[in-house]
Amino acid sequence: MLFNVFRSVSKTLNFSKTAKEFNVSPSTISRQIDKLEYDMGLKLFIRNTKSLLLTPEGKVFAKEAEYCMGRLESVIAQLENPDFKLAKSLKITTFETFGKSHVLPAIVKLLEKNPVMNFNVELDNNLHNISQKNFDLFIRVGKPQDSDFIYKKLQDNNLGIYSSQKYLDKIEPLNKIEDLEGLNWMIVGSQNKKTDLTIVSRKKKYQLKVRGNLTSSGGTPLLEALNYGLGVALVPHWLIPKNSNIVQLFPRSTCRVLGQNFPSIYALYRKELKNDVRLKMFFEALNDEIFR
Amino acid sequence: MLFNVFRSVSKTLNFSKTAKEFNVSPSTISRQIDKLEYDMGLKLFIRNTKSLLLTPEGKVFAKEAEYCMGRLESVIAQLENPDFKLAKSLKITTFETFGKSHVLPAIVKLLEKNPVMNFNVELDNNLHNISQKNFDLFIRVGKPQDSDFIYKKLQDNNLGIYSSQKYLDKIEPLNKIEDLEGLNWMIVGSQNKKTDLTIVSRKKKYQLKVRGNLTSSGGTPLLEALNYGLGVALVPHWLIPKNSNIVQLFPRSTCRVLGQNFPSIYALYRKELKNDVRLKMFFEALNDEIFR
DNA sequence: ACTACTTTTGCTTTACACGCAAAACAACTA
DNA sequence: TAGTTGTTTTGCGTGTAAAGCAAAAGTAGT
Repeated sequence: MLFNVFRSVSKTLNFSKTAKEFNVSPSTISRQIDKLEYDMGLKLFIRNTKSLLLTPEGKVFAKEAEYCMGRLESVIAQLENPDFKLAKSLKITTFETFGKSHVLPAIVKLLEKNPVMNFNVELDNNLHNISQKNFDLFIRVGKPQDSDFIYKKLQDNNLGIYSSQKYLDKIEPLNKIEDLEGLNWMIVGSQNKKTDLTIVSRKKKYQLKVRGNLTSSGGTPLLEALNYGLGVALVPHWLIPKNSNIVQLFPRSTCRVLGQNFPSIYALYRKELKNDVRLKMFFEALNDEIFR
Repeated sequence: MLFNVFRSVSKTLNFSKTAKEFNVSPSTISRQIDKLEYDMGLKLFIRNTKSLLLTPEGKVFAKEAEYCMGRLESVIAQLENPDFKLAKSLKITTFETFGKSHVLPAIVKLLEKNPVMNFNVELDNNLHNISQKNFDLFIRVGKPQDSDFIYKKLQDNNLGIYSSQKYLDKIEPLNKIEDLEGLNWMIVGSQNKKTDLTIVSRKKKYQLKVRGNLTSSGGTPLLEALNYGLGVALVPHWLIPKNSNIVQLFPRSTCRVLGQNFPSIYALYRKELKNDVRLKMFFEALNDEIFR
């Protein structure tokens, strides 16, 4: 095809070489370039019998053509290759909360649109030694160090203070940040002593010592408890379902827990899957879910 | 061309309509799709005489083809269009420091590679009423509100504390952040009274009151003064040239000036230039400069 | 001026992409 | 069941656009 011979010529800068590549005669290439230039109404090459170089327009177009044709090529290659066939199951593992709130909805919508696709999803909060596990995609908290994998940031993991209306009705009205100190706090982690919170609101910084009667390393118990109106919780924004009756308190403030990190959420996959169509489609669907 | 008829068919889902679009007979289209499917070794459509729909692979490929062909098309259109000709001068205005440190180097490199291109650059620190000015691209501090323009964030404008070795040799060694308070500070802005700095280092927050004998709304005077070893300055990181003898003090801290904002640096251009090849090339070169 | 490597051109041949027209097909009507 | 209407498909003949070949022409080096 025309674009492809242009692509080749723009790299080899030699009609004869390209001719061999396409198993045709050099004259054919010469005439194909003629035609392309005629069709586009542009000079793409400065040619004489001894040298061949791209015009500025040619350079620009070569870059575009290289990118676009390469992309198409790799998609075609994948659609042809049984290993990447759309219908081949894509194995995904994720921690439970994010799986339930984002991954599964994304997959469901993808499957609705493309019934031929196929997923295998495992929800697992305690995954270790991922390099030995047979999954195509791992979704974890924190940037990995394992260099066998490509990683891609999916989502920030910033915290907010949340509570359901139910609980708010039970307690005194909250006017200032200090009022938070007396409440029943549900905390991510496993500590049972008092917890130090740092809350920054409108450039002022508050150090709160809070206590509560429920902790968990996973988000679901806290979410449940929030729904039941058991107290307030410091949880990632993404954990809270849209249209729930859980509201954020002091939404203009930012919060941290002393001695605890909440790194972003990352997706990990092996280098071989870099251009995998199924993966690409999944990420798109997931993004829709995240920015919905 | 083959991909383009596929593109059309995948949208119309009707051979006859596509045939009209390309001024050929329906049978031709039918055979072209045959050929495409044969070449690719894939079924792209589920066809019978009364209905036509994409296979899952067809859907995936349609999306890719739509994107890639569209991109190529728009580049070709531009290279053909005299209004966008590469050689047509691209008029850029930027404030002085960023112009000198990033824009000009980017342009120089671009012109070396593409001598046919042409730029007009104005360095101007006090540009107002941009919508009436005849420029293709404006580079400004702060997000614009003018909806006639597309804007694109170029670079953060975070601050660091800098000084040259020359000055450091003159003063007592700096051990803790409080030591900064006695130094000669050169500040962005026009205030001559004492300035309130907020410095956050390793989660601790310091409020410093500092004074000095040089202020400027532009960065160049401060940079000069830094080079001469006149004092320390709170300036954006990008202002400091690579390989200069100016070093950052307390590099792990973040700084703010009370009552002053340092919004990011943005590029603005009219909607008409959205896909302009020259602009695209310029942004690429500028990015290379920024992340060098 | 000769060599070695191109690209270009002229010429011949062929294949293949085209349109036409008929046929097949699917869905709807009566 | 047959007729109508909108397709797509198929068979076939045609013309033209593309291929190769071989000679020519261009460029550079020795």
